[in-house]
Amino acid sequence: MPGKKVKLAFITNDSERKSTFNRRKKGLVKKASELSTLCGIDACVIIHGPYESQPEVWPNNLGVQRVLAKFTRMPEMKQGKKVITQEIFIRQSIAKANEQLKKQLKLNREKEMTEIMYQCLSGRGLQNLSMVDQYDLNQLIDQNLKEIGKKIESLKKTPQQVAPVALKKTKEMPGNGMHRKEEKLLGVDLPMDAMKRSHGFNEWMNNPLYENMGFGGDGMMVPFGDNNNVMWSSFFFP
Amino acid sequence: MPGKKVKLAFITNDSERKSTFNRRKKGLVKKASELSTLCGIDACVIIHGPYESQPEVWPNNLGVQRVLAKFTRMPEMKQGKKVITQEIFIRQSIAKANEQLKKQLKLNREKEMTEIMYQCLSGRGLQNLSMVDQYDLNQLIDQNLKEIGKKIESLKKTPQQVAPVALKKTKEMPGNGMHRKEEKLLGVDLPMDAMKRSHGFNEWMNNPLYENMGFGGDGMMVPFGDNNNVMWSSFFFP
DNA sequence: GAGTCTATATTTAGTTG
DNA sequence: TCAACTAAATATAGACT
Repeated sequence: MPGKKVKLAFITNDSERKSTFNRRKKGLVKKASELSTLCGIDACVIIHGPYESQPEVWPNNLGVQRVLAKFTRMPEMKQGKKVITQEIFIRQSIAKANEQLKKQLKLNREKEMTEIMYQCLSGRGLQNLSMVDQYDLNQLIDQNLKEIGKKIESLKKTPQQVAPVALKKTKEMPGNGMHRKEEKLLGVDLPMDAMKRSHGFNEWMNNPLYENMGFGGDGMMVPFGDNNNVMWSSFFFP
Repeated sequence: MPGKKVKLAFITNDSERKSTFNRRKKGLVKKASELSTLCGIDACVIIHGPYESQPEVWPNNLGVQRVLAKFTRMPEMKQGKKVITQEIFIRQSIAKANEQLKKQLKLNREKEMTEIMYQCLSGRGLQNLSMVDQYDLNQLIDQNLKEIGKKIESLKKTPQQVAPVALKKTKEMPGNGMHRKEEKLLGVDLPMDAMKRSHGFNEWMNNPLYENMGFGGDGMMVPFGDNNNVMWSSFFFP
């Protein structure tokens, strides 16, 4: 799925659907074959597309028959146990997607507040911030200060070590939820340096040194200045 | 398959095999489900691992029964047609792998000759080259000269266009088999420039501008100075 | 159509907690 | 064993031949 992320829905365009079918059929069989080889397992795949009169089959008819024999030989009761497999599968997918959405929203909020923080550092006042934003900003700054404190402590404990080496090791900076790229950024102590210069925000963002921050716009990022996010706040910084 | 490329063979370590089985089982079912959704197709997967008394099944027993019904309903003859599916699959895999090997070997030979060409440009004589190498080198140089001629022609035809723009469009440089990256390199006409300087070979190779050439060593590259490649020659430059 | 190519998306091995 | 993460390997959509 390059270029565009494909929607998981029936492909209406006929030729596109056919080519997708052929490509993915091959992929599916390959996966099945790999699973079988890697784990020494009996498996079979049956695909009945509209392009052939007979279903396609892997690994071959005999193999299918063998697996099917096992399957059909089982008493009805046991077979029944897994009837809801598909529903369970879908429910799990939904749950996972929701989890990821939640994470992404939290990340977005963190990025947004970081952006605002940098704006403040470069001269913008706090007047236009809602109470909620001010609160979250406060949280974020506290978080960062904590990080810095920890780093100072760890540097004190190992003064003979060269700083950059220590900073590369994630394990020495446990972190309280802040994600790694920001930890690294802290390590290089750019923010402090830049703070002194105090120039325009756009110039900050265009600084290649900040690319790590992920400000490039990831699609889900809430646009700056949209202050309708009261509802998110307690959720993100509980 | 991160870190290490996994060999496509039975995993002997028990716990590793089990976890691979579980991971890949999930992946396989996901693929099957996607195929079914995207193409509106009846498909089912049956996997009978040693960890459960009953095979796992997708999408559910009913779906499997339905597909199976179609399958078993077919006359024996038709079923027989695809009996060799697995053999065909493997044969195709082998054929494809051989194709790729052939391509890669050709590419390697081209790279090797290019390397020798640059060595010659920077002062090394032709004395140590075998007849075969000399012949192939000749071929390569002819090829490059042809490319340059074509480029000159195309530039003559569109003198009002800014050169760099024209050079970016692959289509305007059809190329006779030389691969794209080398075409691009020609476009920048570095070789001519560098030829004048005529310094050591290693400095050439370390020049970041040459990174495109793929000299970083791709694993299959024949080491320079190995002249046992008589057998390849007629194969690569027929 | 059946391939090729490339940029991206997805899968997954290994590691850590 | 399971979940989370990361880096690497694969799969594959779309454009082209």
